[in-house]
Amino acid sequence: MAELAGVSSRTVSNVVNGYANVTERTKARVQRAVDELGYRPNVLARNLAQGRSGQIALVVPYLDTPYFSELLQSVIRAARARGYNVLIDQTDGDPEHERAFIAHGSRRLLFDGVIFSPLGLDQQALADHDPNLPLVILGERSSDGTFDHVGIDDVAASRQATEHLLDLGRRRLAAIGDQPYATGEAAQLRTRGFREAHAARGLTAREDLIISTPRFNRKDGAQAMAALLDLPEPPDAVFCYSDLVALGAIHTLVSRGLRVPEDVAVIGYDDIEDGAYSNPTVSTISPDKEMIATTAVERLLLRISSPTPPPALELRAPHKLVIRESTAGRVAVP
Amino acid sequence: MAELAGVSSRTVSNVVNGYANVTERTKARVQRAVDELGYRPNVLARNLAQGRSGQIALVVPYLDTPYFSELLQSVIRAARARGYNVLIDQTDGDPEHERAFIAHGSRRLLFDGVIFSPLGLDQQALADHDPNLPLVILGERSSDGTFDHVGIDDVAASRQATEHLLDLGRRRLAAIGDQPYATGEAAQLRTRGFREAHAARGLTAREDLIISTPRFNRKDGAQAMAALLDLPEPPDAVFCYSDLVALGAIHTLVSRGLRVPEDVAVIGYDDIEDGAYSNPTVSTISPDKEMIATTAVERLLLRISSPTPPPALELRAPHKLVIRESTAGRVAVP
DNA sequence: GTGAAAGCGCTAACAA
DNA sequence: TTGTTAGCGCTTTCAC
Repeated sequence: MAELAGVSSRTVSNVVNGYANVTERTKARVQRAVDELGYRPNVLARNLAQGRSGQIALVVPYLDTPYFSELLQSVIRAARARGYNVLIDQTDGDPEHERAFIAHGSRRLLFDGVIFSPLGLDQQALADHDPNLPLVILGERSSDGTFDHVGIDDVAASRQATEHLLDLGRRRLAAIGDQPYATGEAAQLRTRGFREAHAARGLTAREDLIISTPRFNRKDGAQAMAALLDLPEPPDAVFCYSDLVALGAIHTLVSRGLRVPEDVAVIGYDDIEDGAYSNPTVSTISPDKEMIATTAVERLLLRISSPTPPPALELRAPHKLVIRESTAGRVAVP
Repeated sequence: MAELAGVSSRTVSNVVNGYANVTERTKARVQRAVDELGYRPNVLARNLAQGRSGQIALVVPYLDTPYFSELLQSVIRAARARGYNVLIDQTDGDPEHERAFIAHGSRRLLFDGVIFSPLGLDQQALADHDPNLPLVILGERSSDGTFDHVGIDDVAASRQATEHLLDLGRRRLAAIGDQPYATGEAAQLRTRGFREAHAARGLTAREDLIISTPRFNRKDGAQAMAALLDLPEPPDAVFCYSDLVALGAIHTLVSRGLRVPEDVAVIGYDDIEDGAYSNPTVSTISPDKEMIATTAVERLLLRISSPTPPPALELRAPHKLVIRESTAGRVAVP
């Protein structure tokens, strides 16, 4: 290849990769040859020689969920800034599909590490991953010491959301989104926050108003809200475990002629853009997605480049309560 | 490697790749060795040897735009079903970034082909792509004979949307989303449909009610709508060039105390899920996204596997008009 | 500071 | 049907 037009091969490699020991003169010579021949290093060959792919995988259950697509954006940006491409995949929460990604499979070499938001895999299945695969887990799992975990403090955030509803003077609070089974840890933490907020004020959460949903989407929210309204004593406030659920719930409320928040106050979780423009706009828990994304990427790359695995960390990104119309009511417009 | 535990190497390759000529007996022997050693073929080496990566790239301007994330989902599914991984990237509409993807660059070998939704590149810049790169363009560009193009008939769809507003008896129609410059072809086609619908009924589109926006998002929609309402004679109906724009516009209308659709009817474009749950729900043009995605993937893989480039095709996916509350009003609920 | 040569682990042309 | 062997194009150890 290019060394025909000048020197040798080791040198070309050095120049292209910007290594130290090259004379200005040789460097120029190589550069000229490169330009002349329109030479482009072959990534595939480089990957094989280096035993790395320069790619990381981002594996999430659903890509059309705004929370994930907003996160995805930041992950791509962060990875690219560090010279990595992002390979993405959606699992639909299917346990087999999820397992395939973290197991020692044939695709293993395709990515140097994985950022993974599990849904169908419980804690135990998660622990059974390829020990050589650098792994960062997103969401509400706790680390078992073999991977890093990045998330927000779900219990605290949920308590905060619930307290906000109680502060409004509401007393018949419902919660939509519980998932009382092994893979529903995320949901269970939120339910815990919901209960704790009540307990902290000497109140008791009404267990019959805690509704389970298989997913956190609009449809589930709409259906759960309908079920709540059919109760003899419907709630006067609802804590939804995602903004999508909240939007679905509001949809049901409005179409039944109820006013939000006058009749029923609603608060969501995730702070997706929809919630800032919907009618009414949706109060929510806003996790710092940018920080989650960059932290996850940074930890993963550290894991990738470390000869010995770094200690497993539990990383907490900050969150805040954002109050909008669905709890505060519409602000008068001139 | 594995042949130690049985036979040779060529054979292993054959077995692993499921080629024809292998005796059952040898196959079994190899299989046993593979299992025993936990052997996994090295993708990187295979890629180099085959000169292909088994990956396709999907390049879109924004990933947090529901239209793209919904599309992305279908693309991933279609590609995976055919044994391909999807590498994705977001360009933010930056011309340089976009150019880098279709030019003959060092990342070229990383993907075997590209599905590309351009935004910052005009027709001419698009034509200047690596001729060896299999390419499928999404959106409203016309092919120059070197790539396939998949989209819907934008002029017809826009005419249909506009006619729907005229059918409601509205006569002061506005349009939000025009982009009267080289890279705004998509928008211009919609504007053309808007005008044609008027002309077909002997009416004339009001040019002062055609508003340009840099992007197709909620914020732009909200601002444009505000500008329209500040006019001495505001419109009684609005055709928005995306559902996000429509949601933004509705946000402004509602917060100014106007009723949708009684005071102003609104129709969008794309049929994203938000529009089916918003308040009011949003009438829209619904492109067949699943078909767009699978068609794009199929054509791209055909292009990748063809020794001689197949003829460039203009592929039109179907669309339909979906009428919801933002034009039809709320349907009474018992 | 630069050159030569040995892999990286697979595929595929060519033989047998 | 199966074995041998020559690359794929780069990185990198080891001399010079």
